[in-house]
Amino acid sequence: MIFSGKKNEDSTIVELLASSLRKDIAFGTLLPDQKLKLNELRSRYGGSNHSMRETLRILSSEGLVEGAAQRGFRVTSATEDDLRDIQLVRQEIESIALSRAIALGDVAWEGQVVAAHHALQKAEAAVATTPDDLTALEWDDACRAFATALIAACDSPRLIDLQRKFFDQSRRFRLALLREGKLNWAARKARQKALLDAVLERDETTALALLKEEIGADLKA
Amino acid sequence: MIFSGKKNEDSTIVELLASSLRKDIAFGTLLPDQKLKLNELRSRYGGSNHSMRETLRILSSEGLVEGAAQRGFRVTSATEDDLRDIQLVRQEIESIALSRAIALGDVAWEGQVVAAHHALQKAEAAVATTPDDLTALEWDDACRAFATALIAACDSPRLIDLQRKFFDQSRRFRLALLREGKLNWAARKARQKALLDAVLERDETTALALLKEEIGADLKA
DNA sequence: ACTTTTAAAAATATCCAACATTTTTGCGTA
DNA sequence: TACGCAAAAATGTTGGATATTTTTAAAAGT
Repeated sequence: MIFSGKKNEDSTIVELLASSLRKDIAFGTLLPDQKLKLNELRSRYGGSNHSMRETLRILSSEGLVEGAAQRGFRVTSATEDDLRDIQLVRQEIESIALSRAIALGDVAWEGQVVAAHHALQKAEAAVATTPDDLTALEWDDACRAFATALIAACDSPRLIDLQRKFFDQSRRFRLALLREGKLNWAARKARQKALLDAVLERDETTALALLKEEIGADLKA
Repeated sequence: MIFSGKKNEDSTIVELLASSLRKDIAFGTLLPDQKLKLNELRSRYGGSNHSMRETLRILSSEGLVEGAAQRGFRVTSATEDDLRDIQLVRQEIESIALSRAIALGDVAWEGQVVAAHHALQKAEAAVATTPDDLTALEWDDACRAFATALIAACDSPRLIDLQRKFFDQSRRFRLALLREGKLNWAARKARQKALLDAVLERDETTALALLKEEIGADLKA
């Protein structure tokens, strides 16, 4: 495979801008509640007035920024309440989706899950030793890929979409924990393995409990 | 109250355009899967190409239209699968939110619910006899207001936001049922009353069952 | 006839520059 | 200190222009 890894499909300027802004919000370069003035953003990221506005509309739909009429945009706040809310929604959404996936998934799905788990283990090991930004991003992507694989068989495009959106909203918090060294790698490894096993055994009760714990631990330290 | 009723806060052109398009999608003037060409839209609704693009981005974030890079936008499809998916997500989201509201809500919340139920009864009676477009919209708004009131005390801004989005996505289907005269007004009235009573008595089990039924009936006929 | 190629047309995506309107800011005054 | 007002800044909107991409229709070859 020549073009392995993540597909960098930023075919339009707006998508490119959105990726850049997403990354900077995730890493805290753009701080919570920070006002996002169009001209500042343009001189920093490029793009025309309208491209930037469109970009902000997209990020707004993802919950990363918030806009008010005539008052521009700002980075979505990241208080403890926000964290709790995001965590709650993630737990509920992913629980529903995982239940359905466990009920509906076939062998191909199991394969996906195993593969994603394997990749995640590698990524966790990598970031535990060398926690630079690039590795962190790859690690976060692996987390998402695992979570996505778990629910891939839920047979609901909208649940999958919601999972993606709220995972992205939780990214800031997760990367902050990583930066502060508050992640327990051993516990994570054990939990992820247990979750994988429960899923493969179609043990819904155990799987859901572990999933909720995983999401909680992801965000609360 | 001087400014009673619905607040027509379309302070910007884009919001105005979005409202118009939303309405036409809801009533089927813009059909599912229909290609939305910018110039056609502009000559029909006005606005510059940028305003219209932004409008479409907004509707896209609401799930009413879908956009693909370099390929423009189209009205989100409305197949039976879409209906099932929307229905599923609504049932899950609103169930979670209602559980929480029943656990957390205070007397003020109960008041809201009672008021919304009362308004809904009126609106149902009105639309049952004179089903013109305006009455239909007011009826649909009353439905939404009731559903919103039910979960208002759930203490999760994101759940509330999701409820609104998916309710709006289901609007097309609900208005279609109304147009086709497939709504059972007597059954609806009884169910809504039962739901109200269960909520006021904090009977979670009954309330959740009725809520799911209400959502299902809303969409399936 | 039927696919494939190629050319033309249409539509999307982008930018620039200007202007109207609204919000914010800073300052002077009561 | 609080208030109001004018200046400055920022947002929202428009029109026109252009590059790129997709869609279409026609032409060509098998």
